[in-house]
Amino acid sequence: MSENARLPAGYYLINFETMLREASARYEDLLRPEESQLVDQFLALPLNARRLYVRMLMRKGPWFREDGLSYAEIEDLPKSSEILCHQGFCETEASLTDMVALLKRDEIAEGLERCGIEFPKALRREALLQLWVERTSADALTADLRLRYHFLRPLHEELWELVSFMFFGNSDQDLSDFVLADIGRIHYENYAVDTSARLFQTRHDIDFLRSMRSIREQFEEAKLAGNAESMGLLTDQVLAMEPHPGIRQQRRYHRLLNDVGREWERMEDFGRASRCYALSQLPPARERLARITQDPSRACAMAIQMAAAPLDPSEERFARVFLKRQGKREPEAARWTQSHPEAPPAPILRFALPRQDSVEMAVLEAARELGWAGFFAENLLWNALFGLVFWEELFAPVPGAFVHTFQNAPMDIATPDFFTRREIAIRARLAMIEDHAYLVRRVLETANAKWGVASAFLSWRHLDRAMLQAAVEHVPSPVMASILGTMAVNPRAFSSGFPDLFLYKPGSREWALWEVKGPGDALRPEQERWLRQFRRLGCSVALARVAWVVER
DNA sequence: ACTATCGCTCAAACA
DNA sequence: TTTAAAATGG
DNA sequence: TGTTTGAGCGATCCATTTTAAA
Ligand SMILES: [Mn+2]
Ligand SMILES: [Mn+2]
Repeated sequence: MSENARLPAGYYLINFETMLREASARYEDLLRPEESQLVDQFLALPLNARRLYVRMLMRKGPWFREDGLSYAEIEDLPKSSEILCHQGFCETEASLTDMVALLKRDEIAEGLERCGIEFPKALRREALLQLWVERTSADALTADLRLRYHFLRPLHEELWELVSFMFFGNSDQDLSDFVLADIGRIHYENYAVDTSARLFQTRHDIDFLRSMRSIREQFEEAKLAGNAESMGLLTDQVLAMEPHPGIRQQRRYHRLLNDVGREWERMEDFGRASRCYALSQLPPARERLARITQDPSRACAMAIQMAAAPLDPSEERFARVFLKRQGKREPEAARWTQSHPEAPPAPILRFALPRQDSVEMAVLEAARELGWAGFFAENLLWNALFGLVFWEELFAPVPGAFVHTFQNAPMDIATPDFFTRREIAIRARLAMIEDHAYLVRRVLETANAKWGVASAFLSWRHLDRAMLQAAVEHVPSPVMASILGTMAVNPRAFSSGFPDLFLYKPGSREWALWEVKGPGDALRPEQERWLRQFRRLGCSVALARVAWVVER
């Protein structure tokens, strides 16, 4: 579809009802009777009432003033508003707080004048409002505002959130995705949608995820209010939860445990923090647990265990640094450090450069003076190569992988299933790119054919064809196969930490990867991880350390 | 997966 | 009147 | 002095309208 395509009148209602229809068809049995009934009742409302209702749902709200709602395609808005209220889809009795929140600064000033209250002209909205509330009785103010304006608020918003969650499979996308696709802002791949697959088998699958979100919000609220008691109750609730077998549910749960634990750690309640971390199987739970453990020899034992089977590069890094530090006092730690010597991940190149906005661009310029050509590549380049080489595998019609038309990756992209369910195809593709001519063709042709099509691995806006071409021509096939093969096992986890600069010598096979570090910056564990892998593969890698010099 | 993430910067603690 | 942030809507 | 650690920041579709604050 082309940019600036005209949308049909009431497009938002069409989209809303499409979402409603598809979600309730797929998950009919997961809706409660009263929810299904509300859906039917909504669909039976007159067109203008449905339009007005959805217009409000799309806006921030939750309260509106009827005089602030005006749409060319909705005739007789007051009548629609009345129908909505009468049918139980809207309420009108706003609290004083909700009402005054909808008053503009000048309207508050007018109100003060009406009440004969003197005020300095330059007072800000907040101050004016405070003055009005202080000098008027709440009852009088409420009565005055009710008389002067009609307030309106759509009800049952939670139901539509549930429906949207069912439709998209997440709470991050919403109806604006329909619009972005229709006007051509985003082009989604034309994959086959699986109409029978279900992301959720039971209502509990959904409610568990929704409760994770709700508890997180409540905890955050209690934290901001400084309400330690409420935080404690929520924590007990989280700790007592029955584990859910779903992979996604577990990840959300462990994530919540980590964040809650971290907050107790900040508040120096290490007992509560430990209980949270002990239940979590997601980094950095083990690291936090080792850090707050009082007994140093137990902490070292934990670190040694972590080093033996790290869940991610941060665990590996932590264990090494921690054991090295404990080595003075703990003989076990000293023994481990001695038997696990580490080579530096990359040779260091030192630069003294005049200060610039971007330290990476400064080094890129310095490299150009040394005869290099190159790009600020970082994750962008390698993710793009991954997304292009495996384009067909990523969008392959694996059962359940695609459940609606607004996806930039299969649903299982962040799970171990992604690799296992496509292993044969992925291995076949890796074998094919061992042929360097095929690799070059594959990447450049796919880029041309798919330029602009939404993929989680491609930032077309920032991608540079010249960079792709240079990379694909200089990186040897076995290196490419090793890197992309590693990424394929867990594309999300391995999508970051790539070196800043991709460099090459024009007209030669020579190429290099440099990670740039300004003063005070240090290698992050994932960055070290990739540097070591590239180095193991025989690539030229370097750590470019920059010191700023005063230019004179 | 934009109450999420990644990478940079800064400052304090640490060795 | 100007500027910037927030909200809106295609 | 250099390194480690934790916290904080920016940047996301984008053109136009509304609102607040000078
Ligand atoms: Mn970087
Ligand atoms: Mn860097």
